[in-house]
Amino acid sequence: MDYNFNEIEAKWQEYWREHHTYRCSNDSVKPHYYVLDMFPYPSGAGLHVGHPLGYIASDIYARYKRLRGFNVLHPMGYDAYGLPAEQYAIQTGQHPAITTERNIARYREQLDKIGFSFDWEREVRTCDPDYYKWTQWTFIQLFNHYYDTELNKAMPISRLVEKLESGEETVAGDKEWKDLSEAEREEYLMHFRLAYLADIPVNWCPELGTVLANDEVVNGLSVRGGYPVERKLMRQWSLRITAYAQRLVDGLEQVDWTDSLKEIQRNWIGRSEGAALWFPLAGSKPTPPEEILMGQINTKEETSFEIFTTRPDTIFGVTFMVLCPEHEMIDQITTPEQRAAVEEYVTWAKNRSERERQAEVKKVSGVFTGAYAINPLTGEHIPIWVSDYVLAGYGTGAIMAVPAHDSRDFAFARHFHLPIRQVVAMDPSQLTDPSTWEESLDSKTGVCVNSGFITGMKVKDAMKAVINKIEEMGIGYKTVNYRLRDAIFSRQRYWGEPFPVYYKDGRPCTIPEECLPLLLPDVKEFKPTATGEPPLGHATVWAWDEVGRRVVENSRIDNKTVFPLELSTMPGFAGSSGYYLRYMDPHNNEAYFSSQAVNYWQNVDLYVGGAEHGTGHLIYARFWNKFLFDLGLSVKEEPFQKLVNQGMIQGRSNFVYRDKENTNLFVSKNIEGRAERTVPIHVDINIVNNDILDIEKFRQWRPEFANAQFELEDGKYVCGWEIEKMSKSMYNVQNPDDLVSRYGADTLRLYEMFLGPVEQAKPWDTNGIEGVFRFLKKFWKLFENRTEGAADKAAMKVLHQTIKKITDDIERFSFNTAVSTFMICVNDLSGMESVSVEVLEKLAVLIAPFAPHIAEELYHQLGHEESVCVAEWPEYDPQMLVQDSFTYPVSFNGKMRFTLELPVGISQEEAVAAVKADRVGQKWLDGKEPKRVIFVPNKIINVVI
RNA sequence: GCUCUGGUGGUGGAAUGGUAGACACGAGGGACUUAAAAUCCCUUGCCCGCAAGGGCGUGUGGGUUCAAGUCCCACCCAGAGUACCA
Repeated sequence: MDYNFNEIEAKWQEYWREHHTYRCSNDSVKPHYYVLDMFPYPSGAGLHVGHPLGYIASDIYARYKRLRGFNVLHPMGYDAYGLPAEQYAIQTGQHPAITTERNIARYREQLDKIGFSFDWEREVRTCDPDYYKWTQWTFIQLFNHYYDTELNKAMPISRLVEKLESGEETVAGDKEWKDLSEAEREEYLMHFRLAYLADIPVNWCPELGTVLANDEVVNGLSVRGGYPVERKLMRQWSLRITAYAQRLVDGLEQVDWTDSLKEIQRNWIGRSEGAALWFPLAGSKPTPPEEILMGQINTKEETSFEIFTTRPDTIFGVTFMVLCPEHEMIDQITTPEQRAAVEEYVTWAKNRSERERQAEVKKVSGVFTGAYAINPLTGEHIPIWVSDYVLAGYGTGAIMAVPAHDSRDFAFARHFHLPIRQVVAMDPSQLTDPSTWEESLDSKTGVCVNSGFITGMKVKDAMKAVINKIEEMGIGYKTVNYRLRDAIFSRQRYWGEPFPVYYKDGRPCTIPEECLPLLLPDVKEFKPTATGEPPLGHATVWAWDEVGRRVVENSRIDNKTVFPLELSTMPGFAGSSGYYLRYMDPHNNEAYFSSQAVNYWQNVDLYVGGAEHGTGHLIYARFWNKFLFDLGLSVKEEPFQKLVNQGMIQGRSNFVYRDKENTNLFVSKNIEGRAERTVPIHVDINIVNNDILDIEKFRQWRPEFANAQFELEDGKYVCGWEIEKMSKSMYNVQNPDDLVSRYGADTLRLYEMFLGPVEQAKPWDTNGIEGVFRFLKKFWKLFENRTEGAADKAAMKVLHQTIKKITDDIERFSFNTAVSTFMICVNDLSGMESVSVEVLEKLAVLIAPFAPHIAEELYHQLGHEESVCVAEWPEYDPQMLVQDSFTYPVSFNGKMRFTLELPVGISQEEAVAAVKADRVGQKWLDGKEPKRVIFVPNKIINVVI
């Protein structure tokens, strides 16, 4: 009987479904193990071969863990809210719920064909009200909590209110809590809530009609769609993720992730230590330097401003100050003579798009305000400038500029001919004139010069000395700044979770938790309204009735008991931030997940997904989890213990070469002079086999090629190739379904693993798939040629070597070498007369994680009634691997010359004697006595002469 | 610019300081077949040589070591991330 993969795969997929083979229980005496894939966004294009790569790897590991006796949680679901479905809805009028449903069905079909061991009974969809109920619930908790910097955790906002009422905590500013109006109190609390509403500069994308988070913008363009993004001040919901910045940095120590991903996260969080420092403004009457040095500085905002620096040691080198164009003091300090110029500059700078600004980073621009600040350590007057190289969102939006030791300040000083003063030197005895420098000296090593009381100190010591000094003077303090910004949480879109929020006199209130979920309303149109409101502005039943505790018609809004609901929806990362917890207990209607479930599963043991989520999802999910941890819901501070990034599968494009003159003529790749006279054109990889073009299919491919002429080589048309992104426009997309129908799912699974290390980016190339397919056919044949008799020694040895290697390889996620090991094993066994059932049934179990269908079929053919999925993983017997002899490589001066088979357990003396006795050994010794011999038992003999 | 990852045959890759190129593809040759497909066998890093054998060889240049693809230093190249972050 031939290996009929179609029949076998359909049969066992049906069996697994019927028998709920992959159903997993929360109640087990077995040890638990949680293997999770990053759930996909179900796009209209369906899966291509790149998507399943990680799923196959995690599936192998999940199946392996089950065979090792673990209760394995291995779920799958859909990140179903998102922009593409909505863009499609705007274009076609199709409701995103319908297209999403359709896309999910297609994904499911494709995933099922590959034979994954997901427990589909735990499926989670972010757009499902039973799920987003808990996303909304978490939002309410975030709204009702603040970050207590003393306890270092989130605490109920009611606690803060109590403290304010009791006077334990005081309100910043002149007023006291009891004197504040209701509205002022609410406004004040907004500065503490972990989900808060604020006027902040946001990334506004006019094309998409929405704001975007920082990680959704790259180079001033939206990640989705590539549309331009501008800065705009808008009132938006944000999550105070910055409160967790330090814990997000610290947590990286506890997890088993790659160094590169940890580094990406550290860079994104961007922790930097330095000092905050007040610079007083020079008034009409400059403060006498003695008074400044005595710390008599007014740190009131009208007369001074705060800067942040990582280089307090360079304070003696400050020659100007710079404010960002958004800085609130500009208006106040600008002198009448400079006012026109400053206003012009600020207007210009604010109206620049993010893209323009970033594209012209090298261009220096700025304007002098006419005002001066006083250097608190020297008493010097320092001009204050405005420039957009200082960013509003980082630090305090104001800097002290030290052009000699900061490359940006240096460029600015050169452009505007401002003085440059050296205060750090690598060698203080060899100072050069800074006006001759070509670049600044940014190094944090070296010694201070021209720096008052810190002159002669090393930079590191000087930093501490200056911080001590300013703290003593009461004009500054040591502090830490983060590059990480709070996450903007509003989207002016339809297809997302509605906020459980309504507005009373413009103040946000959350709807009662018992009333969740707040369902996404129906709308007629998915575009913004005529008045520029988000799509939910089209909803006619979108008001909250406080008395009836339900959503009612907008017409009933009276702002007494019926109020308007929030019109924005939540971003994509809302639903994907806590989904891994929901899988633990997906049908719970009373809670996000039960404490029993989370106490059993704890956190994700193995998370597999792309590194492109390093600055987005993986930060948000860690934040979300930490918040739930503070609430006592999740039980581990870090959600994902081990994380494996699967590498991107790149496309391998094929090209035909069209003659420049005769555009109907195509020249084969290796014909002389081809490069000069032709242009390469992408050709569909599905009509190319091993770089040979199928000419007939090419003529049918597109009408303009129907009468194509060819210049062939050896009767064939050879195509060129290149590695590019896998994309429709390059005709290099490989659909897994085609391969499954041609070779079967088991071949596809093995081949994707065989391609190379999981973590490595690699081009997709079907050229090798035949080899894997051949292997499975040989594997199948091995079982046809079986014997009931006892296994012979040679076969047992091959088996146990294979068990050992496969087990090791799976443990270290080296699936490509595992596949080679199976090939070697089958090649060895195929050379034997017949193979014992005893050996074969263990092989069937070994291969089950990789190729579950063929394993299941063969396992049953051997007479087993139960699924191979519940079999026991074979243990290797070290006794079987014991060798009588070892073939030593014999080296002379480190160069391998010949091999010598010697008994194991031989001594160095015996080994040397054997080398001396050997004919080839004698030749290399050339009559000399070895100076030294390195003998490593069962490894090597190295003779030094 | 900075950070990270990588650089090994025609190709994908293997080799946890100890025989570089496992395994597979492709290519060449052969068997079976009327023929094709499928299958099987042999060869396949480069150079010299009929062969035996020898020389060279893991981006480049140094170093450590009995021994380096692997460790250290410097540089070159490619890919990814990030970018006026004070």
